[in-house]
Amino acid sequence: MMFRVERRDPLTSARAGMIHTAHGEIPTPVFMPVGTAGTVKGILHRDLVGEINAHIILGNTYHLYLRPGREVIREAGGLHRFMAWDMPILTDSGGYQVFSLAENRKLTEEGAIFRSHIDGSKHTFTPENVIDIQRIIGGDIIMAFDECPPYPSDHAYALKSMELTHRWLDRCVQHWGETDPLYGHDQLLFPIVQGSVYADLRRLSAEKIASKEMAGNAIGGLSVGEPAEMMYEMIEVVNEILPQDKPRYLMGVGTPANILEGIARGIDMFDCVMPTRNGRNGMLFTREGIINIRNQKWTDNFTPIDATSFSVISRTYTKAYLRHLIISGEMLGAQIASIHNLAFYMSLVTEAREKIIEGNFGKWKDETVKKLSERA
RNA sequence: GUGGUUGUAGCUCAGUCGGUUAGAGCGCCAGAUUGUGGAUCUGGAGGUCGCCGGUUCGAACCCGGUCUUCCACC
Repeated sequence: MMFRVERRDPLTSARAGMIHTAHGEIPTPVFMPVGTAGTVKGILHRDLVGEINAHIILGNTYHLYLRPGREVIREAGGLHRFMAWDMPILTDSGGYQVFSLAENRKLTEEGAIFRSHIDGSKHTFTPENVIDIQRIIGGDIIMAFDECPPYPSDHAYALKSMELTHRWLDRCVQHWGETDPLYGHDQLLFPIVQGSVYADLRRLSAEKIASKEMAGNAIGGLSVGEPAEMMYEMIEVVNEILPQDKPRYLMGVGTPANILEGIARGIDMFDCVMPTRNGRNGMLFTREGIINIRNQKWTDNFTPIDATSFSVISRTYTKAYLRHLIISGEMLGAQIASIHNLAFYMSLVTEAREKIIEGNFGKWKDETVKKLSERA
């Protein structure tokens, strides 16, 4: 069994569970640091483990396919060995990057034709070759190839896009079933619910995704600009249909408040660039709210970034020092901010898990969300 | 000392024939950011146009004086 639900919250749809992979166990709810190009930017593996308490990280098919490319990763023996990370890895399929990064992308029934953002070279992703690439990368969890429609999309386009994603899913599942892992460990395929912000489409898509009976399921196409309430509503609609006994992964989300609201609605897995990318640019997440460390008011604040953090980094360096580093464009500033934010995200989902197990999640969530959204 | 040159936002500089409320980039002060291009976007503050006087309906712009920057020559 790949996933076990250990405890359900009495008042919300939150649950605490455990995902089992070939590279280790993942307690849920979990936040997965994004390591796009085979690195969580600026962070040593020992800090991912020791300071941040990460259980799984992401890699990205689009980026790794373009650089260093399939040959190098295969020769290295897969991404785990290439990057010397022996804990779980999830790879995104590249569907989102084709939508968000690549130029001149063109969608056809066969797949997506796009130009590299690096050198303009032309490439094609299909459901089949995206599975092949993810076999080469060797992630423990791999994602189906989907189209992430922009927000807003009208109902007609959202329907058409969803149906294409569904046909691509059939091909992904078939190809995944017909191919073998390259490095001797299982690779679980997660399909992705689409349907934009339309409840009828989300229901159809959730049923389609559930029918594949994969080990876990993902919800995509959210947090692309729609109001948060709309996102929460879509999560509720979808999670009524997705099976209870399998992990649910909400892709690309989100703010700390988004994550707690997602957990309350039955989400188990999250990833987001926000703690790292926004951290590099001076946005810090704390229990007292959001800090823009670039703001003048932190110039002479010599208190720790987060005195209560389990991360030594967050307890050691002061806000004034971090502000100086970030404003000066020093590498260390990006590192410290990233470690702090990721440690904060992990502490948040870890505490959520504890509250669920205690049976106190609902009340704690409401109190915590309020504070998280404020500005410190 | 003589001749030339320069002076406009914190910095580097535009500024038409003399014509409405003098602009840009960077910096500064804020805001945004959601399956990562160490990114991008949005807004704001900031001016005695070196100074004094003159010409003109009107001067950053023309004239005189003065200070200043840099260059060349003595």
